Amino acid sequence: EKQPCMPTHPQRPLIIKTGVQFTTKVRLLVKLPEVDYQLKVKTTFDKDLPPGRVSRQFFILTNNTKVMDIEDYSNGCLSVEFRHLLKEKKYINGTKGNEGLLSVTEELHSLSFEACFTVQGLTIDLETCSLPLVVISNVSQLPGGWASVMWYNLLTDEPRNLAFFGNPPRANWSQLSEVLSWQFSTFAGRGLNKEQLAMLVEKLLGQHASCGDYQVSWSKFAKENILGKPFSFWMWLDSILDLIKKHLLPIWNENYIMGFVSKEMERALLKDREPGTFLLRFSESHLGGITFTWVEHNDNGDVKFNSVEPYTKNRLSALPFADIIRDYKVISDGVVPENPLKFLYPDIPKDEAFGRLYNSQPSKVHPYIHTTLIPISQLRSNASTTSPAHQSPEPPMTPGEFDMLSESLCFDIDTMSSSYSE
Amino acid sequence: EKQPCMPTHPQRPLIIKTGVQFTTKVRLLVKLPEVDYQLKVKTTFDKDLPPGRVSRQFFILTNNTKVMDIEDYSNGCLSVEFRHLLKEKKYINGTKGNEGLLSVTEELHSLSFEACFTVQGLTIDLETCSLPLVVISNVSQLPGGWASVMWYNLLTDEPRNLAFFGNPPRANWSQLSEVLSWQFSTFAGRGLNKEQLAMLVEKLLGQHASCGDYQVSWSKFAKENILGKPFSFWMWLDSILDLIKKHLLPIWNENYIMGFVSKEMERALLKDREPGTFLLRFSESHLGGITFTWVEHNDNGDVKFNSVEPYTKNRLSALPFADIIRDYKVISDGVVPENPLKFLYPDIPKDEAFGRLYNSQPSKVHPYIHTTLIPISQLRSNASTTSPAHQSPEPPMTPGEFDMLSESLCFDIDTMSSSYSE
DNA sequence: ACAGTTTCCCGTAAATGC
DNA sequence: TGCATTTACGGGAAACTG
Repeated sequence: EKQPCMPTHPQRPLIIKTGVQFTTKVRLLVKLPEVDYQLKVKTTFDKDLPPGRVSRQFFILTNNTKVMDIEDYSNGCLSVEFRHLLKEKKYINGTKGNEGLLSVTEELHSLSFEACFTVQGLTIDLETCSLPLVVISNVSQLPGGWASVMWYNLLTDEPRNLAFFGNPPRANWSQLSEVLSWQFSTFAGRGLNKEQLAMLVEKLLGQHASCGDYQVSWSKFAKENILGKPFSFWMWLDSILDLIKKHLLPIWNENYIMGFVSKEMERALLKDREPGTFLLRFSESHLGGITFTWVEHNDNGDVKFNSVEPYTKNRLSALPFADIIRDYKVISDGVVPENPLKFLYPDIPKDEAFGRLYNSQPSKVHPYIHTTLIPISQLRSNASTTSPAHQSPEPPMTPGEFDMLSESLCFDIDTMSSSYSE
Repeated sequence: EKQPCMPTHPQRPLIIKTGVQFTTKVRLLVKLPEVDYQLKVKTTFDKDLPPGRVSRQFFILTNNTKVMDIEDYSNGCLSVEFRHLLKEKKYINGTKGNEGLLSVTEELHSLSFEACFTVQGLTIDLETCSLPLVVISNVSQLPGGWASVMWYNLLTDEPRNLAFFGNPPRANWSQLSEVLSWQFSTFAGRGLNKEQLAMLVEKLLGQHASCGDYQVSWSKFAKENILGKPFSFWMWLDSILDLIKKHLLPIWNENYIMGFVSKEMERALLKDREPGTFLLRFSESHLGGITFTWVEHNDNGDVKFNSVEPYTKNRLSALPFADIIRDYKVISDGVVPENPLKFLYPDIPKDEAFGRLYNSQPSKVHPYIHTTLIPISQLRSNASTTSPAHQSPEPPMTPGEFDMLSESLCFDIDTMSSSYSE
């Protein structure tokens, strides 16, 4: 009879952070005969939840009662909007309730709205309740909370199954992949294509999974860490979503980021391409990182692949990614710096793709010379592998220049030897 | 009889931020005969301040009463430590008190501590009061608040003259300069030398001031903006203090930052030096910026000075300053990048001075090539001034390379023409 | 010792007040 | 309208707590 909705965290509804205001709106969907008294709505958090069902208890700090008013809209519905603040109850006599079983982002809560009025001798109680809510105390818990909201909405139509995560069902990949693509189209502006989703399901379930509609467990999706990594699948994916939102929006939306490609696939795609062809791929080893890989040919004609250390949000806020692509240079044994990135896979000339996205960085500080940051890697060419590492070749730079560059770049055998080569 | 002290904001006592906890400690300096009851201390904010004297009123949100206890120390003194939180009283019936006359950081407040006890039939009231306090609501007000605390402590011995800023006295430069130098030695580790202080007094009072002990008004120090700038003298100085604390500590403490030098003095110092001699100077036009200026000789033998656009904390957190000095390069009309910084004034080879401070930036991300950011400026040499600006000279780089650099660096006639030349 | 969780609070941005 | 001041809250780090 009433319909509540609650925008809370921007773009991630149904997640409430303690100590941060959120709004709720309750609308009366039936038209009442004119009444001469006011209709009061009272909000209660976790109203008829038996204690012990949740491990944490919260209360609404702000005013929880408000009078309904006629909406400006034509239909003349009654509605009321609350601005609320949630706080955790401390010292619940002795021990907490449901300890240990669920993590805080799996613990579901609810907001109840009640009103009571008498009309023509009849007393009518109205009550409605929100969809399940997740309560967090720090934004660092937002990805986990959002995983829960997604899983819940994907897998049940029940309006209020607060015990959902006691035994969460599995999801079919066909459904889940749609939800994941949605995350990207809703929050970043472009969804995921078939190839990208294929890489994701392989990552989630292993290589055999790419054909057939496999099921994904809640644990695999958001709880267990990826093998050998200190984060779960969703944590990893959401860190990328965040990176796109904050630093890669236009590049992502132009579809210039292949992003989700296995290293094997990457090599297969690049190996027959023009030298200097590169593609952009998200880091699988670190949260929220993007790297580029380009293909080259050795002197003996072998194909060689290079990838830079992934750029994370810290680095990207120092220098936008398009500018990194424009300016990136490799110094190889004292040879003049060169940008190895020529064609975005399959064969788009770099500037044609990224030209419009370059940042001209105009400087307005007048008595000074403007400075740009340029990302440079030092790469020792294969040809000189036989010469001692500390030998200083005669460079086509001034010797001082070469020394300066040499000392400014850290040269690491392990780093170099790991350039893929086949 | 009791001695209160209050560490609040780290290293800036006597400034309290609303909504942020602060601690106070009260110590009983007389030894009492053994008493069998407890000695309660009550804290009051702005206890006997007639309303209207201050424009804002505050109250202590936390528990304001606590029992004194014997300190662990040998002397067996009674003491008590409070952990307090201050909040502003809202809606003080109608209008605020002392409106408009003083800014919030000039408004002085106080904390009072009271205790009452009876011993051998005598009732004794104890009361003590803090030094004047400044209450702020955002860290952005901290510099202003600290200016007030400094001025108060410099110019009065009164323990509690809350009307001090109604008519603040002037300070002798000899006293003030000592306090300013103190700020640097206390918070950064090295004070200011005679030359640096001379530049400061000239900035504060004009050129004539350098001889004699002039007086500085509170307004000149912290209230009025520097002529043509949107900030006061102290705001400017404190922004530099902050920059040093966060990004330049070792370089400052090694005395490698001349810092406070007028542009005239800078040129006078550099003009007879070896080309490539540079010095580090704080920006006078922008808050919290540092730049380097180096000397060169033109083809015709004229001395020429160049300064880079100042580095601010944002840029320095992307790349530490020592690394900037190590890696900085200038591209001049397609000539191979070169680092123009050779000798720290007067004649210390750059690497000798900064070598220990360079950041080796080891990369631990193995399958990847490490990348360094390198700050580069494009400088068009004087020799080509006669040729059209858009002409592309034949570079000793590959043409593609040159195009890439050309487009990556924004060339601005105004910027170039302002290199000092004499 | 430790991991999950909350608290703390700076610093930027937005809102508010005057 | 503009400036001074406060509020809001993300985000990193410290503190808490079983």
